[in-house]
Amino acid sequence: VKRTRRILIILHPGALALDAAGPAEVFGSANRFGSGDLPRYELLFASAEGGSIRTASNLRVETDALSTIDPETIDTILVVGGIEVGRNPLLVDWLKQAARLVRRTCGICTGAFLLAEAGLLDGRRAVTHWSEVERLQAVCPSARVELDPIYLVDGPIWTSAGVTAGIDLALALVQADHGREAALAVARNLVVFMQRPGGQAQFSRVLAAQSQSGRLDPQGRMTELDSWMSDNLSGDLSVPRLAERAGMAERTFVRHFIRRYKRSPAEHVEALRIEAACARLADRSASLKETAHVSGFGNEERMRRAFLRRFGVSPGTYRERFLA
DNA sequence: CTCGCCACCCGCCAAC
DNA sequence: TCGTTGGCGGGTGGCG
Repeated sequence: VKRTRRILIILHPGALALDAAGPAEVFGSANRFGSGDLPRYELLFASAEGGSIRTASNLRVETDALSTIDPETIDTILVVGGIEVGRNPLLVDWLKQAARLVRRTCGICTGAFLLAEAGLLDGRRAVTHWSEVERLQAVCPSARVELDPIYLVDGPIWTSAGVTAGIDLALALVQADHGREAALAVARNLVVFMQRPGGQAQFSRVLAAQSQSGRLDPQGRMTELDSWMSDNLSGDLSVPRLAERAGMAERTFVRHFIRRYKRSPAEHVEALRIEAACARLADRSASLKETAHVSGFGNEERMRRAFLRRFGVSPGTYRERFLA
């Protein structure tokens, strides 16, 4: 058993510093909270050519050249993302070889594109930043690029959705290594929730509303739907009602909806309601019945079934375990 | 837990 | 001809 697990964080010019810093803090924190008999994490930072890497925010990070890294000594590779992930053959070639030798290879946010270029996502399920999902799917047709999860594990390949989702992914890595208790301790220390309640919608909703101009959906009648649904969670969000509001026939509405949200209206509405319920459950004084009502489930039983479907645990159990 | 009912949603197809 | 619309029917799954 190795005394330390070496985590290699790979950066590139224009990378997002938070993609690297978030997970790095998680592992650092895990070292402080982990029990003595478990291997500690050792963090390495590398880039294709080494030296000082200027991130998108101009924060500079000192890195080693990949050529000086022996993959055999690495436990987990994290490839960070950036606003635009340019071509980087040196990095991709190294990654292609190294991924076979390490235990886990992870893509944070748009770092997934570099994994895709190295062929690591072929035939696998993956996530990336919500705005890049379609492009990743186009770049790597054999992958199953998903929209909903914050992070996703498929064999040795881990991917995370948003930028801050890299923290969630790192927490999941810590949980896999050190167990749930350790991961929870780290999460509490970092003041983030162990498991984020909803899908990606919670991060992207505001930005999505801004970026969705009338181009994507005809007449832009879908544009206001987002905030309207959030504001009317306890109201009637049935397909007929939504279609009426959007001014389309049901059949047409459902088609547009799915093209935009990558999931059906009922699925999306339920995700929004679960998200709202989770936020409310974090408040210990909120009763289950009241939570079910305000988040739009109508009654406790319906909310319970929705939680069981999604998380495999009841709302009460979910609150105890994840929102303590 | 079961079961009948119905909302949902997706393939199909005709009509712009 | 191609893309979009929207009505219809039926299988599926959630709800009471």
